[in-house]
Amino acid sequence: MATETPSVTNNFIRQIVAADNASGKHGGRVVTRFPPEPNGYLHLGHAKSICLNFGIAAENGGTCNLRFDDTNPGKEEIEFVEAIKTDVRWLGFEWSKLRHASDYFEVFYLGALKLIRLGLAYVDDLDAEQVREYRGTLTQPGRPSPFRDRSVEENLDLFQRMRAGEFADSSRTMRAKIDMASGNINLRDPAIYRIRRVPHQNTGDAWPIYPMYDYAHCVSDAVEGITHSLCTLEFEDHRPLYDWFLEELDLPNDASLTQPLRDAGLWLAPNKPQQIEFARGNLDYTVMSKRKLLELVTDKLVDGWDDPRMPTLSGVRRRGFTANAIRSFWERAGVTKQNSVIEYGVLENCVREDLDAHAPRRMAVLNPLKLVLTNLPADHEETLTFPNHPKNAEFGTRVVPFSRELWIERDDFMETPVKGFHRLVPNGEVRLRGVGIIRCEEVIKDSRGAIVELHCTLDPSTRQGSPGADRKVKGTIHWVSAKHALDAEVRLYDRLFDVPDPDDDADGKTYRDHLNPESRRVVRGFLEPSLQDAQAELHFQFERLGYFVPDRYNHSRDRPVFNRTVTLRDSWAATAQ
RNA sequence: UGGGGCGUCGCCAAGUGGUAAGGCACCGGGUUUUGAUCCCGGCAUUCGCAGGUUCGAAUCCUGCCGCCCCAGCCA
Repeated sequence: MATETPSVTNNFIRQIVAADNASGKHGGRVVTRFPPEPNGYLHLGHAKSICLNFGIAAENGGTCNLRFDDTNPGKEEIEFVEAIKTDVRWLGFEWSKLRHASDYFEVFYLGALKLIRLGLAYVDDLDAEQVREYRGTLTQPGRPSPFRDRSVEENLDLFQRMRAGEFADSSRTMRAKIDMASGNINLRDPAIYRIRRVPHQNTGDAWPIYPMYDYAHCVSDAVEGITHSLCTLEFEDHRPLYDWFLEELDLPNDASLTQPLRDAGLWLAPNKPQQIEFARGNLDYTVMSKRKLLELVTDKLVDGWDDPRMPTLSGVRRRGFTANAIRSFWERAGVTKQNSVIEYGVLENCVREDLDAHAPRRMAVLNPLKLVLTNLPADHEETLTFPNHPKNAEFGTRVVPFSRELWIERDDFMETPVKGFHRLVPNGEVRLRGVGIIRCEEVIKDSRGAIVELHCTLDPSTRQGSPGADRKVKGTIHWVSAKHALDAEVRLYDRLFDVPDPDDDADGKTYRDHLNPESRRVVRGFLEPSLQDAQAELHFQFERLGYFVPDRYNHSRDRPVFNRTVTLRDSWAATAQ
């Protein structure tokens, strides 16, 4: 495969890592991680984080772990962890270590005990609503919980009993004792453990209590020796907490906390990682929030997580987008702290760029009109040899059957042409791709006046290979031999939403009101017979139409099904409209 | 009104005191048996605004303005 060397743009994270390497801050190591919660499928936004984390590690000779952030059972499922692994690999990355935050539950527990002994955490009996009242507001400080000053002994006893499963769900929480008056609300004694007596996808019913993200994430990072913990902007406010836990726990110098990992045979080199925040990647004409994607699936607004219209990795893969294109897209988009929305066209362009170089060409007619070459014998039949790629001979050639009756695209004929139209018109000439120049002699219509057939003549002196073949005509159209055509189902996909920002419901509308009714059209297509042997996920360009891929689930030799990945750029259609 | 961030071309984005990279889009022109691809050229006297420092500022200072995030026992 051609190894593209995408132009790499400098970004602030690359700079930080380079500076750390130079100063020896982390002993010259670079260890990152991609930490999804297994509560849904990965989407294009995750791909940015994946490319960033695995990319930064690779660029610096470091490693990157895949870690499932599974601290909230009930929302998380095995199906999702498997799908995530598949998608990360498909994108082209391989993790150094595969971990679950739940692998560290024992460490979290030991750490919580330590915080209690340090007088930095307490068990609170307030219920959720009371906690909210005590927390204050954005502008008013919070008040201490009446349980805030329990003794270390009482806290230890209560917390151990929480762990033993003695208390009902949500009846108590364990909280960090920080600052109820902090301007940063995350520091107003955040909960670090809650009681949830539900089975966990990885640990079963071993635990009745589960740690919160803020506590679990930093400890997980430290315990895996992560050097740079990359996350999105909304966690900026959480960084003080991230640092606070690690400072107080002091994992690198407290072997007692990490003994369970050694016992379990998990590699360990505690580190004090640095959290760095970057802006999420947003695209117009789609939605990227897990809640909305989940709703689209569960409410059957699409056909599943891997519906080709979905921005999920499994969706765009099925649609025909390539991992190459997605990686190059995020490299182009860059990494900054600015919230931004990238035009969908940029992604499509990356897809076209990759496919133009790698997809063999074929001919297919999706909106057929019969064309008869009247000066050919009724039984005329021959095979023509076509190159599979116009610029790369390594793609080889294929044979295409040619005969007297063909299918052409209805759009390639206009009885009364508009200005600028240079395809087929009555008494006009056009080149039949790979064949020669034809002239339209007669337009056949049915009783209602609808065009049903075109009678044309082929100029033998212009046949491919003969001296007259280079005669210039304004247009070239593609075709498929009617007698030999492969009948196929072709799914024409377009953007899922009809407005750039489906989240915008200023007028009371929701994203559901902006679903594009034309996002999928299914047509019957006539394909050149060589497509009979197309393998799932091998991309093709149907000349003059776009890039197509056999559907990875529904396509078969007997019942061909192709998905349109993206159209070709069409400056004619753009100017004609 | 508290805290944390961000404002460079239509959309992304380099730039880190020395006189505004690049990509996408767009507009011209060339090649072309895909109105595709490819190639060439054009496209910010100006960096949210206003002052100030400096020989010199997108880069430093001050003040405004705008946008985003935070009040889950979600991540």
